[in-house]
Amino acid sequence: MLDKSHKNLSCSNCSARKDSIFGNYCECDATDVDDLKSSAYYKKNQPVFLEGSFPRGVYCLNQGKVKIFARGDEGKEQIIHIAKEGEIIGFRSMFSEEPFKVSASTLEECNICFINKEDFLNMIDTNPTLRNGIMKELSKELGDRAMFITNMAQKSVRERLAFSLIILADIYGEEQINLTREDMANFIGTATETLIRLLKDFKEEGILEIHTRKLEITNKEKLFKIAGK
Amino acid sequence: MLDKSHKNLSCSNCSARKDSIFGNYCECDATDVDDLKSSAYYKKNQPVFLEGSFPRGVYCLNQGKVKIFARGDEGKEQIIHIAKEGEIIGFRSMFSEEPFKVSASTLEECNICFINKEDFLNMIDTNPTLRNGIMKELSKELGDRAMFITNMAQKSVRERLAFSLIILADIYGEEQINLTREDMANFIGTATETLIRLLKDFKEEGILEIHTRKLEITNKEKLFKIAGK
DNA sequence: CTGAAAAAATGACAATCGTCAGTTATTGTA
DNA sequence: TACAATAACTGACGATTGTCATTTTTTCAG
Repeated sequence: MLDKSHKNLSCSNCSARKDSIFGNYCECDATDVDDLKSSAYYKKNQPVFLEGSFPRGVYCLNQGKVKIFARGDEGKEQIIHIAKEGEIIGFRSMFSEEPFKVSASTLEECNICFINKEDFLNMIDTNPTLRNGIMKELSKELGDRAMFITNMAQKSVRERLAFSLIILADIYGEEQINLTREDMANFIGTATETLIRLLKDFKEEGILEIHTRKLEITNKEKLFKIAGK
Repeated sequence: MLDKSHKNLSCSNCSARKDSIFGNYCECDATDVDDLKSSAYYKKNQPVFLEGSFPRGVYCLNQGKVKIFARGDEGKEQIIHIAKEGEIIGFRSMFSEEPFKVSASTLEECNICFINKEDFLNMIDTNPTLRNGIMKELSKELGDRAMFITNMAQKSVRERLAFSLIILADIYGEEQINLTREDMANFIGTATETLIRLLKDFKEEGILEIHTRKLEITNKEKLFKIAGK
């Protein structure tokens, strides 16, 4: 799937297209986008964009996962979102005309396409369906973040871990969850040591199996119960 | 300022208009909006819209403050945002075509105008400047919420209190902060008792004065220091 | 103005969770 | 394949913060 050559990615046969806002909302010809975009291969742990910089365009994930994170006062990462195949990232700051408030970095090898700011804004202006899709996306995410804030504020670390594992299982789909303990702790909002201890608890409770880095959920029911609701 | 008659609020002489998205982004005649909107007086602690219901339009605050909050699993409120004069609320779920994920309730007596869903969407479609303003607003708020999540996850309650007091002081402007201890605790994400204890600490440290319900910040510098950054 | 209801405040106590310091295991590369 | 670097894990300990129970103060309606 991964194309290190940077060359032959095409929207028309993009495997991520069906999950993408382009696939869902845009009647425009895939080849229209094809002509505008460039594509690139990213190594693991490579930055896509950085907090403080100004957006030059948007990124469309063809393959691989990307973490979106903010930094707290002492520089500690807080992962806000993990984007997967088909997602477009980096367009929020384009609309707000502010520098990025978050950074993005690959969690694994990725193929990522890039569409220029002007081209993308032009598409938005001339294509109401795409535009509505984007607005829908922005609004949906605002709702998600309200829930995220509420979980952070009201749930215990144990509950948040259960909740986050459900989300991660969904993101990773058929694959096993594959994150460093530090990244996972930064997603849940806790110390790495606390996360490790809780994972051990969950393992002993028969909720998951730990294959070093990779996690296999074996009892999702229990997770739902612990997460609450 | 408050108009209990529901009758004579007009966009052209709306005192909140300069702070509003209409004032900032929309070249359209104020009277255009005037014809579409209806206005109403709300008592203190009156719901504006409720989580789970579907939006019928948007609300524009002419006078007074409104809390936007989600509910955790045990029904505990988490205040996500406090909206003041000039703000438009309730339009996010209109775009996402989902039921509201948050509720809104007045914190004091309010005058609130209402614009119908169809009328508002029509304005958005036909007025690119307004539309861009809305998109800018949505994007900006997403950035703010990323920071909110980070603060919740990484700061201590004491730091969050300091941080929140700065935000609240900004929202209340010339007025003194005027919230129940419970609402304030639900904004900061802590127990009411913890908040009360910390407010006492802050008072003893000469940071603020407590006039029963109302809080007067006397040393903002110290707050910044405690809040971090 | 008064009494009931709501809100604010206080005290005691325990559990969760973060920090620090150190060990073991894994990974990637020369 | 070995070794250096990184990540995972363990233990000890204390501070922060939530909970529960109770008292005091404030608010508001009649």
